[in-house]
Amino acid sequence: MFLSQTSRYALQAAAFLAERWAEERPTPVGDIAAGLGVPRNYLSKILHQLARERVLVSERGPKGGFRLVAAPDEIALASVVGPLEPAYGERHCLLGRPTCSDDDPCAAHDRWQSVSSELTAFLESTTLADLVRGP
Amino acid sequence: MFLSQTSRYALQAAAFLAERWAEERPTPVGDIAAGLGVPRNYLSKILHQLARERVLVSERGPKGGFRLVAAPDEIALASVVGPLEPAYGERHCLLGRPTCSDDDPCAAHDRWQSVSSELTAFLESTTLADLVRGP
DNA sequence: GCATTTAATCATATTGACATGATAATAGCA
DNA sequence: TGCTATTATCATGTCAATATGATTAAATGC
Repeated sequence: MFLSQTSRYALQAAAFLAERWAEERPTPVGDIAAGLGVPRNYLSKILHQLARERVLVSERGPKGGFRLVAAPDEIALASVVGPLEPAYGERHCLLGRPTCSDDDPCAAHDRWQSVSSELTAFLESTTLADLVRGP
Repeated sequence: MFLSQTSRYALQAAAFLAERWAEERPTPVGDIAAGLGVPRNYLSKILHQLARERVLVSERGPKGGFRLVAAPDEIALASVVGPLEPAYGERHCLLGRPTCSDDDPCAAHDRWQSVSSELTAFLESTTLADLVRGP
């Protein structure tokens, strides 16, 4: 009910790369896909997209692969999910009512905004490092 | 990014019926669809499903239509959305990680649970009456 | 009984998310 | 130079969500 499969794969892969941040070599898609048990070619397309969005860096050829563009604690979940969720950041009415905006709110609008902005805050303030560190 | 189109239609229709709770006659799908500007036959299928789930009551024939099964302030958003969202109520890991459960949580698990349960609380505690009453 | 109004159901189309497989481009290395 | 490992791209397939249109069943009023 919340994130698409695509976004979940992306977050898992990003967390996987976060664990390998220290390595000199980038990690090939094959390793990530095998490590996570997700479809290889599909993941490849997702990672490519994240590379275009400057969340990852890709290198071709032997010894190539993907790495994070910055340290895990500098990459928020929102930067991974944002490019993959078409509606990310759109302020909607929960009901998708065209007439329900901040100007002309339904009675539940404020309560929903408050829940909704907690969600946003979670994605903005949680980083890939938080997905990795043990408790 | 949060509710499906189907659920949004359902909530809009339920709010529409909440406004008509006082009327003696049930409201035909056609009136609801026209009032909301949503596809009639598709809405019909959704309302039928909500009737099977005992959220609405349907009556056939002339003067037929749909009405709420109870007063608007007795119907939580969760009872409308629940039957329409296959994954509603499933406790997941945000990432869909098979290995990330309450027993063996990733580091962000608790923070996510807290956001996630606020969402649930919102849907459980907000009623159709809250979608109607002016501020 | 018959016509009308409505929900219920059936058949089908469209679209985008998810996924697979094959090929092209690039980089390293012998 | 040519071989190989890798990403990048292309073509295609599957399936569920969304949507449309037609038909059937039930209730009402004449």
